Amino acid sequence: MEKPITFDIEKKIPGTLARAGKIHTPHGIIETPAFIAVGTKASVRALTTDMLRDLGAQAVLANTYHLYMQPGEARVRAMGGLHKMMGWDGPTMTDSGGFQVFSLGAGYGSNISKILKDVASLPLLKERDEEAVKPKLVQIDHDGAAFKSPLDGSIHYITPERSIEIQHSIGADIIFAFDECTSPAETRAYQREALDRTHRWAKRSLEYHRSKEISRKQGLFGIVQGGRYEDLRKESAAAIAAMDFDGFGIGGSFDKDDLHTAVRWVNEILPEGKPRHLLGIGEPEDLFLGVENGCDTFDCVAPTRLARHGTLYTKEGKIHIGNAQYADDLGPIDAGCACYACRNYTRAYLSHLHKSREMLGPMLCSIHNLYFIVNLVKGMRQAIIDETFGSYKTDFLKKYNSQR
RNA sequence: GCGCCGAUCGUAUAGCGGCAAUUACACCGCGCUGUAAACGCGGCGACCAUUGGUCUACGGGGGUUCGAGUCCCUCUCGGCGCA
Repeated sequence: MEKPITFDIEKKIPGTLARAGKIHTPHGIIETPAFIAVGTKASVRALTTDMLRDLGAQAVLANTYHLYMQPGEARVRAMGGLHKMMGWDGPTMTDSGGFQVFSLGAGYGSNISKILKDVASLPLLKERDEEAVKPKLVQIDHDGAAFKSPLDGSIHYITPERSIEIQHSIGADIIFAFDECTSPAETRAYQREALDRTHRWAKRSLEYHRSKEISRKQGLFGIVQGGRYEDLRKESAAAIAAMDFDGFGIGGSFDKDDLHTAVRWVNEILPEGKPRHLLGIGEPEDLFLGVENGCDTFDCVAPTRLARHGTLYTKEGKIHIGNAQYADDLGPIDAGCACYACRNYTRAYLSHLHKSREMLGPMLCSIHNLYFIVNLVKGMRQAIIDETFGSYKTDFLKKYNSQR
């Protein structure tokens, strides 16, 4: 049977896990490594699909939970599915809603992100105090997760089967198994428990998917979890690798300092011939580490969210366009950048748009940031092919960190 | 000329005897990693300081009071009304 998703490796870097390749999907090819734009509600915020194409984006990742809540899977289907609905005929993915188990659960109302920057600053929950960690909008049990809609308070119970069913309605080329993304603050005991659950859910996701005809048109990726623990990560990689997924996602919480190690543990175990997506990772330094350690695709809200909030990537590091020093700066955001915003506008103008809250501000800033990240990863791909990855990385990071 | 009302941090405001004094905007800075996020947090009289302290401040001057942005008198300026 023809598989919906296939993957060719074009070139590898000896001694590392890095590779350049091509993911073939029903809506075209993703040349990897690649950064996938996040378009949660079938919209990459502030950007039209023409802008996305022009800045070089190859694919878009939308979200099952959000589209299920609004406008609802029936309407997505009525609009002809994700591609048609949003006017994007390139490759697409949908996240399963597993991230919302974390972001609307343990992460809700706290400022804990899935990346732990400073272990010491965040004492692990000694015991899982149900009151202290009680999710505000999510209740997890062995069978699935109950979400309370922030829109109208209604309760929605999502099981692995349900997540896949919704993703079938949405119709992305690549869909993900329903998993539990855990908080980095959880105890090892809880990570263990959640991991077993994620593995059971992975199996159920896969079985449900394969039972449907549509699995010929949509590829399903299984998700590796395991938090920051080596044994759990390896165990998870082995368990997920053993199932017949079309590719893999690496999810969950990481320690900023050893994200690359965690990714390596996993990718040394995952089969080489299938694509690997590092979920939710997207700062420049992390992308290099991800690529070097065998990841093919990435997605992250950082470029678009930071853009809307006024933080812009430059080759010399990030700048906040709202800072007083840019109000009279007549240079482009990033000297030498070929994006639409840099070709046509000054920092002073972007600063003005930001401060006056004009809609054009988030738009131009999003174009720039996405262009920056998408092309940074494209550069990595080219560097792998050209066998110059090492110097590409060193040169970039040296400059990027020079202002700090 | 008479009467009434008003004057508080850049702007607009709150304040009705215990106040360095509310809120919003502006201003300054920080944060954001599978989007709860065009959002959130902090600062915004001065000088010291470890919790904290000292000084100067609610149009000017005077008074009542242990204590006044708050009450009284008066002046200045502004608004409205009547002459």
